[in-house]
Amino acid sequence: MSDESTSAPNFIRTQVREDLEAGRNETVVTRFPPEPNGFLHIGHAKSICLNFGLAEQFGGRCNLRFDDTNPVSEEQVYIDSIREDVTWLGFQWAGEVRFASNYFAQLHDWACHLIRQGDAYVDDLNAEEIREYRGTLTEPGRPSPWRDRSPEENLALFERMRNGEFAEGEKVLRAKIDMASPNINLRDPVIYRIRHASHHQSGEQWKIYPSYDFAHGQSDALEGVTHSICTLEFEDHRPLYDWFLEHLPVPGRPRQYEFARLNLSYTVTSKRKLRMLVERGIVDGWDDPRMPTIAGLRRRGYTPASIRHFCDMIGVTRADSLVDIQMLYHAIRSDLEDNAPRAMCVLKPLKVVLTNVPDEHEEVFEVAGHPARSDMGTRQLPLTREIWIDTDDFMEEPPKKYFRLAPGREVRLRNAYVIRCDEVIRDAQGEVSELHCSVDFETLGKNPEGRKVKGVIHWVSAAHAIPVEVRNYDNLFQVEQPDRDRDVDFLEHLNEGSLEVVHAWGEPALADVSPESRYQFERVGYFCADRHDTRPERPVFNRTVSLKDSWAKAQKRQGS
RNA sequence: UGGGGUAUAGCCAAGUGGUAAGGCACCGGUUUCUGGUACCGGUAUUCCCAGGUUCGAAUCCUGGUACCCCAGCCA
Repeated sequence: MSDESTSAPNFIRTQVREDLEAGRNETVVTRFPPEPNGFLHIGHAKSICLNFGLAEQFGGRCNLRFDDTNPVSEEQVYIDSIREDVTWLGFQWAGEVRFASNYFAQLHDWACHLIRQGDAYVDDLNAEEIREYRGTLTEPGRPSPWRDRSPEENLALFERMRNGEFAEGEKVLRAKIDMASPNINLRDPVIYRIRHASHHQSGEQWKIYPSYDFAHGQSDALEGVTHSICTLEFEDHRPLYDWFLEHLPVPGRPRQYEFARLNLSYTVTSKRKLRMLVERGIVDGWDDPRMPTIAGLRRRGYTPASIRHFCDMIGVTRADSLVDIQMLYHAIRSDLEDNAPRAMCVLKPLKVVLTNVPDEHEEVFEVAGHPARSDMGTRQLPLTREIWIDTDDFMEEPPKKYFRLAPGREVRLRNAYVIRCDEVIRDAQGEVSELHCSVDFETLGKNPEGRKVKGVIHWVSAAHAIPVEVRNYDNLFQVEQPDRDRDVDFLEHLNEGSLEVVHAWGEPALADVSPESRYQFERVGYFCADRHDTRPERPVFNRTVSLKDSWAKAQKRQGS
């Protein structure tokens, strides 16, 4: 990583450091273990940064392991997208990609081991019966009538399960722990179930699949993972995680640590809900720029560094929280402020005729690509008699402190001259259709004599402007916590105005942008050429985030 | 009502017995050919509440309160 890992301390980092210093571990090994049943989102980025970050900081390693124990919900496309997203974020996993399914044979052996020890049994109860026998949060469960089968019988039955002799749901293998445990996860958890399904990695090889609990810790142990980091909802599973490691001849002793998952205001971070948005066509796919997926953020224009910076800012704790989306905006603005070249683009065009510029006049300015970075070079900016300015930069009856254009007032055309508005032209409906202005040719690179012109506006030569499709994105939801209320569907909170497409006029330098290149459209915001839809001469720009606008804020404050 | 967790500013979050870091947001100001950026300054007598221990408590003790997670053959 190129960024200076200032990385604030957090309890997991502290734990790792202590373990290393105390000699409990020689090196740190972590893993990022997604299930390939959806695209990665910003919450996963937090986990990725944590796991890979730890390995990086302490000179250890981090595996990418797909937790693929449930073939019915997983697909190859998700594996591909996840690999791409992790790589794009700037991380490199140790060695080859791993799969829990790589360990199915070993896991099966260990299941047999448990049976032989008398620690697991085949249960004939169906799903509903198992639920009934499990008891409730306040009442203990009861043992299954099949709980005391002999190891021999269990082994034989389990073998037949494996051979596909039973229907799905007919039998399961359960760990024999404690049906009266106050921790429900310890009430004889199901560790193998029958699935007559084809698996994206192992094909038709297996008819039985291990549960998450039976696969995860052992996979960690097999990979030599030292610190197995997951989210808080798995905390109650830790005793089970430990139980398997203690009852099986595993080659390692990983420890599980839990942290709070990320909640971001104005978004949902649940794969289930994100999938719903995709499947119902509410968004354009998993990588729609409004999605909080890594792929969506990428398409929106976020940089890997900005996402890493964001993860750094929010910290890692065990407290539930709701992070203000402004933090994300800040992360990308601060990156692009330094690294995005500047351009001018008029989103809501208003024609201006410069009356003292001759028809055939064409003057080309060479202007900086970035105000503070000479390494970004320069661009050619032509000026002609007719130009486009933004509708918002003109007001017939300006409020006090408005220092853009108004009848009789002056303003500077960015990188060019100061102009004065002499006349307002109207169309048949009485709407302002164009402005007649005159140029003060004494103001190039210097302030006019005897008066100060405070306003600076962006503009584009009408004769040279290139058509640009601009997609202005806003939050997908209009409330801070769309899924806060259990009784109200989160889809009720959709923001109907989350996408506004506008046909803008861009300066000539924008004609041949490459997909995914990012610009600051001066005075407007940061934009990224859409990686799918941008064509030569026909750029399509996604608004990543607007520039801060203290004028708009002040106006709003006054208005309301 | 069982078990497991968490409470520090509007939002994140340091802090681990010695007198409340930092970031975001917000409010002022300076600079500015982006109402952007940068820079300067302001914003918790107080750490969920109530008692207690101590010269001294956000940190220790006791008792409360609020919120989150768990009853998939999902992960």
